[in-house]
Amino acid sequence: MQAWRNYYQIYFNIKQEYKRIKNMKKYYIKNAVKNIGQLVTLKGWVHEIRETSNFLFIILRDSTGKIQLTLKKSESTSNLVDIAKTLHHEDVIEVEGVISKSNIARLGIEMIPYKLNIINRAKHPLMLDVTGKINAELSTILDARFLSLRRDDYYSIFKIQSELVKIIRDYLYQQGFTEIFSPKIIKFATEGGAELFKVQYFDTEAYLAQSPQLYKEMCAGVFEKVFEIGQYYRAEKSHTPYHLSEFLSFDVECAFYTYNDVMDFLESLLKDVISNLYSVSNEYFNKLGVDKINLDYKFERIKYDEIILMLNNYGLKWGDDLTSQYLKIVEEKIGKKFFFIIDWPTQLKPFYTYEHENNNQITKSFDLNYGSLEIASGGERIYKSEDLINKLKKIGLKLENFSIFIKALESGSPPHAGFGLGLSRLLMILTGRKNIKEVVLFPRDVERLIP
RNA sequence: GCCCUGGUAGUUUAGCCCGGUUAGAAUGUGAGGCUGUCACCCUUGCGACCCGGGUUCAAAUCCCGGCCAGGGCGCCA
Repeated sequence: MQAWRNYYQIYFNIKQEYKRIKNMKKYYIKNAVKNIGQLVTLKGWVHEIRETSNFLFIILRDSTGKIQLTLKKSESTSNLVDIAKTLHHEDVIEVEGVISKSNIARLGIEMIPYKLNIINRAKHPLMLDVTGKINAELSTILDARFLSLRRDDYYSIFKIQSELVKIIRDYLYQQGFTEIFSPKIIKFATEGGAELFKVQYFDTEAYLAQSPQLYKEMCAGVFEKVFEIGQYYRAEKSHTPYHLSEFLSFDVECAFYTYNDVMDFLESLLKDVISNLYSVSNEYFNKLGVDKINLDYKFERIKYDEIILMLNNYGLKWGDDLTSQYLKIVEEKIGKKFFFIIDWPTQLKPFYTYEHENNNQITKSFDLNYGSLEIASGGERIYKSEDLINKLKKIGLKLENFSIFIKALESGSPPHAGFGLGLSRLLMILTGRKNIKEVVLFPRDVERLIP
């Protein structure tokens, strides 16, 4: 009989404890600090610990902020102090306590804890220092991305990225765009130029898409204004601070737009989106300590010909590509700002780009640069099938690889124009980072496939 | 793929040029102490020379190769 009673008691206790945990409201630190005098439960990570003879200070971090837990040893239960003394960086804990104002705590707010549970201990040593006191090299930061993201700076970068994408989406939806999702596994490596990744696709070979180009064009012939934000692939063995094997692209295509219309649109989109971003993500830009870029000017539209003239002392001749070394000179001359380079030579632009009616040597095309960094390129596309067929023949691409696309152009294709923008490059500019890998969560390059 | 620079505790770094030290420091981590700390502080323990070969009595140090990293170039609808 006694045994049964004990079992019942144990069951009752467990049930009560379960109920307590289930009902306990977890506060995010951002909200908790507004509840002065309230008893709240916080869950998060041990960011820092400091101890003096009479006090134990724990900086608790969650996804919304940080708060100091202040334990006065003489006024806490010995159990609580004992548990708190075993804490380490990045242990996951749950703490109940009262939020109180403090003239001494640097944040002005602290929590006086009375109950503390360790949910999961972190195993030490950690792969890097999360508090940022000891900096880590980029390669360490990437190897330990799950930890480096807990640093204020990297956390801020990816919160900014998230807001940026949201603002772009909102902006485009508001303007009547349709969001599309094109396939990333494709049959033909058709666009020439860039090397593509081969993949085994059941019994046949396929490729990873380098862009949504032909798909967004086909969709623009229906929805008129479409966009896609997605990842694309190229198998170039590039070793530069602004190329990756897997990159994030923001693509737009609009029926009945000229390339000038698209440039107008892109310019106002960037101005609206970035100024909106600055107000929404202000705290993250402050944490990064990066200057906000000025957008209070008209983006110049400089002809490729004019750039060549500008660089005529540097051994560049008409028809040469504007590689980064030349663009750096351009940046020195016109400054670190946005500008378009327009009307590129036909041989430097992809086959689907329309040439000028009165001069087939140049195209209705543009790049958007920020200083020496190219962040977008676009133009007016060939929409008449006979023009495309002639072009494909001229540059030696196989017509049969494009048969479906040609059919699409023959099925009532409107004139259209669009662009592709390197979203991570834009994020680099906004966050003042010098290597694109810093602003990509888990970057892929020639050497890196992990994590 | 080419050129330059580098690889030392978990992290960041000194030493390397001019070979022989107990390989130094910060941070971390273990123990103890300490005015409400806030990059706390103090004492003390722990923890490292990228891999392979060569030169030499002796290599973290010099030489060669490899791998990796950063920068520059090339490649790049």
